[in-house]
Amino acid sequence: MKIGYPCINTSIQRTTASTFRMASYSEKRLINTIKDNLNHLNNILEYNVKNEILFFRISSDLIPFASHPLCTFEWRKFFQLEFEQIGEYIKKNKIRISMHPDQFVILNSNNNKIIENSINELKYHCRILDAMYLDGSAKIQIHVGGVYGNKQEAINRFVDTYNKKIEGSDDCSLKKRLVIENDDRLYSLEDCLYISQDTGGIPIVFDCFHHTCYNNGEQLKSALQKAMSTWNRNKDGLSIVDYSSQDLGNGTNDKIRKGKHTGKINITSFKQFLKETQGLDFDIMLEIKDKEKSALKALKTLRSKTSSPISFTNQVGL
DNA sequence: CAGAGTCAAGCTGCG
DNA sequence: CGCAGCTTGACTCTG
Repeated sequence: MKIGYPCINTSIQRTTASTFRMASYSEKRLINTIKDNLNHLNNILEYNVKNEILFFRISSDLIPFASHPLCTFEWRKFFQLEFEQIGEYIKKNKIRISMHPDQFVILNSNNNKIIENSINELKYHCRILDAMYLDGSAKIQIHVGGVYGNKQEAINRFVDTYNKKIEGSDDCSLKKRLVIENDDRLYSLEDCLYISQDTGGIPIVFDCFHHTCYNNGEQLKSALQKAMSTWNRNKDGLSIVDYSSQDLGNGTNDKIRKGKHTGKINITSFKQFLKETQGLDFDIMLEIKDKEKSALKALKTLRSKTSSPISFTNQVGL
C-alpha cells in the first residue's frame, strides 16, 4: 500500500511560473516553462522519496497547450533525455505514478469534435508516461462524462468510443493506461462496473468519497472489492483508490456543496477507513487540499497501524 | 506592488 | 441565466 497526493507540493518553494496564457505563447516560453516544470517535478519526486511518499499524480499542466493545435513543438523529442532520467528515478525508487486529465476530457460527448479533442488530450498524457518508459501501472484516470438526458445512450457512447477509438499500439499505450473513476453525481460504481464489462475490463479507480455521495447501497468494503476485481495486478499494478472526505466548512457556512473536498485530512475518519478495509491492499491517492501535509500524516497513521499489535495486513511498500 | 480581472477546453445543479 | 465545482489558482494587467 502506497499513499500519494496530486500535482502540487506546497512545501517546495517555486520561483518560476508553471504555465502561461495563450496570448503569451511562444516556442521559447514553452521550452523554458517545460524545462522548469520538469526540474520542479524532479524536486517533488526527491522530496517524496526522502519522505517515503511513493505515489504521485503528475500535473496535466506539465506541458502547457500540449494538445492544442497551436503547439507543434516536438517536446517529447527535445526533452527525451530529461524524461528518461525522471523515469529511471521513478522506477529505481518504485514510485507509483498516475495522471488525471481535467474535466474537458469527455469520451461520451454527443459532439465528435469534443471526443477528438479529448482523445488528443489523452494521447498527450500517455506520451508523457511513455517518454518516461513507465509500465502499465502508470494510469490515466478520467470520469465517464456527461449524461445528456439519457444515461444508457451516454454509456453506450462511452463504450463505443473506447472500443473503436482508443489505441493500444506499442506507439501509444493509451488503452493499457486508461482507467475510469466513479463520480459524485452521474456515474456510480455500479455504472462503472457495467462499463468495465462492456469495454472488456477497463479498471475502475474507486473514489471512496464520491461513493459516499452517490451509491447503490453497497457497503464500503464490498464496493471496494468490486472495483478492485476490475484490476489485473500483473498488468495494472495495485488498484488505485481516491480518498478524501467532505469539507464541513468552518461552522459559519453550512452551504458547502456536497462533494467538495476537505482542506486537511481527518485522521479519525482515515483510521476508520483503514479499519473497514482491513485485509485489502491498494494504493491511496489523497485528494486533499493541503497535499503532502496530509500524505505525511496519513503515512504516519498507516505506519502506526501496521506496527501495532492489532495487526493490519496492509503494509507500507508492498 | 497589491489587488482585480481573466484564463483553451465541458457539463451539471444550484440559487 | 450565471456561476461554482471539478484533481489545482495562477497569470497579467491596472492603478
